[in-house]
Amino acid sequence: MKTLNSSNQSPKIRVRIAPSPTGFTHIGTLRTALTNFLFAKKNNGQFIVRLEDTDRNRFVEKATEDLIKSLKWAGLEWDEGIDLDAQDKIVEKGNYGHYIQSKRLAIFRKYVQKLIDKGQAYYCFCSPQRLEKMRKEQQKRKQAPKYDKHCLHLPKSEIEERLRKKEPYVVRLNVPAEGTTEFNDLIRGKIAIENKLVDDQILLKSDGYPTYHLAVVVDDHLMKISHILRGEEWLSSTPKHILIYQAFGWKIPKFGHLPQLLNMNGKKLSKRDGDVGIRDFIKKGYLPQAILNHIALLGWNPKTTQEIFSKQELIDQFDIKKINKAGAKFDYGHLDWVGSQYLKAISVDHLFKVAKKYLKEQNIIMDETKLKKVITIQKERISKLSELLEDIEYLVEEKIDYSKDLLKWKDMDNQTIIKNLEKAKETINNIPEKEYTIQSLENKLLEVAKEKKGELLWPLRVALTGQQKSPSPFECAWVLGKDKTLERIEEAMKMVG
RNA sequence: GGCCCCAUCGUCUAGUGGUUAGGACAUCAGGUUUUCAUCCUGAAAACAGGGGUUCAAUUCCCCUUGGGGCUACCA
Repeated sequence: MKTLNSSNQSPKIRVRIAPSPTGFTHIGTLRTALTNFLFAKKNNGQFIVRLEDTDRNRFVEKATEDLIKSLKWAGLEWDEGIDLDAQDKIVEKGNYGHYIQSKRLAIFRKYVQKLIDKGQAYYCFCSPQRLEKMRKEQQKRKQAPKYDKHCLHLPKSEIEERLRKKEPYVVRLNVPAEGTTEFNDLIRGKIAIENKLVDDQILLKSDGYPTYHLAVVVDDHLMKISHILRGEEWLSSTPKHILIYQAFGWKIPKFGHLPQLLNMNGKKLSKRDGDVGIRDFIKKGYLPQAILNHIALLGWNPKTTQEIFSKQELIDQFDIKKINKAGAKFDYGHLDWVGSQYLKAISVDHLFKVAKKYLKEQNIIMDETKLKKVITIQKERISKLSELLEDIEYLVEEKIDYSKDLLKWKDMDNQTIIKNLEKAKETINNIPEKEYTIQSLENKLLEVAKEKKGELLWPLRVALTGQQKSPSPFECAWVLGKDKTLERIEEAMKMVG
């Protein structure tokens, strides 16, 4: 049985990200993933996650797990590719596998052979020393360093002899000396590079692994990738890739090169700039949606004044034509603002669940009732979960320590301080346990304070917190609970008296 | 060095052949508040430079400058 495609159906949109497992997942990788995800969702296409693990020297064992967990944390679902099972073992899903390039070595060899047979690629036995010397001389002559096609002209018999003797070799693409390779970038428009400037790049390394250039083309073709949305750093190697497509006689996908993420100095965002790993952002306790929101706006803009977007809004409003060309600096201050907007908007119950998980991961143990109360007052004041318990130790710890001078509001005398603390104590004591809420504390205390709010509320707040700055005394009294609140007021009175 | 890409407030950006060049973050000032944060109001802040094209260029073209990327048996 055969299923026929209806003829007017446009080819399925398929995009992918193809990271290399060389370290912890970078925020730039997430941004590329987000763009591909949005493009796929918007166009009813498929999003694939493939692993480009062809560099054995830089391979990092844990990187793949980190990648998958990062994407999942961010809420970017994908249709095919690598995944993790319940035991965190790497598995694959989809009909175009393997999605791990090191498991596809035989495929790459087969296609390299095709190119050799067609005369589009050739064996090269040159030593690294010869190559280095050659490049140095070319640079001295101010030429673009590139392979001189020395081995292209080796007689067939010599090649066979050297292969038989198991001499190390690589396979290079035979790039035409004439002509220009052009393509129409989805974001940048027409890009053209003269072929004479393109190196006879290596397709197959001497260790039998393909280079990125070969693997990416073969896999994108075999996996029917329709659009390649990747970082700007690939722009100048795109002609190489197109030349490979042409050597095979394959259909060339559409390319779009995203602007880079930069640090505040305009350089490529790197570890030295602070937190650039997804795990760093997770550890700081940013909500995933806040991160997505922030990076979505780096190099893309809906052309409206909207600043906060749900994932669905991002999908609905995404338009590749609205992606900018210039690199975008990653501003942590803006991220924090976005983060605070999300925390304000989220419900206490929802945040409670998130925070519970977060604190557990940070090995922080806290009473759940208290945590819920802390969340209630802190969610309006913070931008990320790491700030949840910052500067409010006095609400959690048993004892507080402060100088009694702090209890004094403006030029109050000791007697008035004691009198007002007594008033506050009485008022709070008269609130029944079940009515002990922020609102009723505020109502009752303000009623008692009358005009001179500061004289009642400042000493009370200091009595409860021992701090110059803190949330309101109503909130603090509520979090502390009635008993603890009364106890701290009494202690303050003792200090003054 | 060669090649490629890019260029509006400090940052992310909107914008148009004729605009008081708009918004947001950050900054500063005022207000609200017991304090801090929030919130409200306001201020300061940009078309890199030089040539063209045009009645008119921030906008179109060229050059310069500046920035970034690539130039590996790394991706």
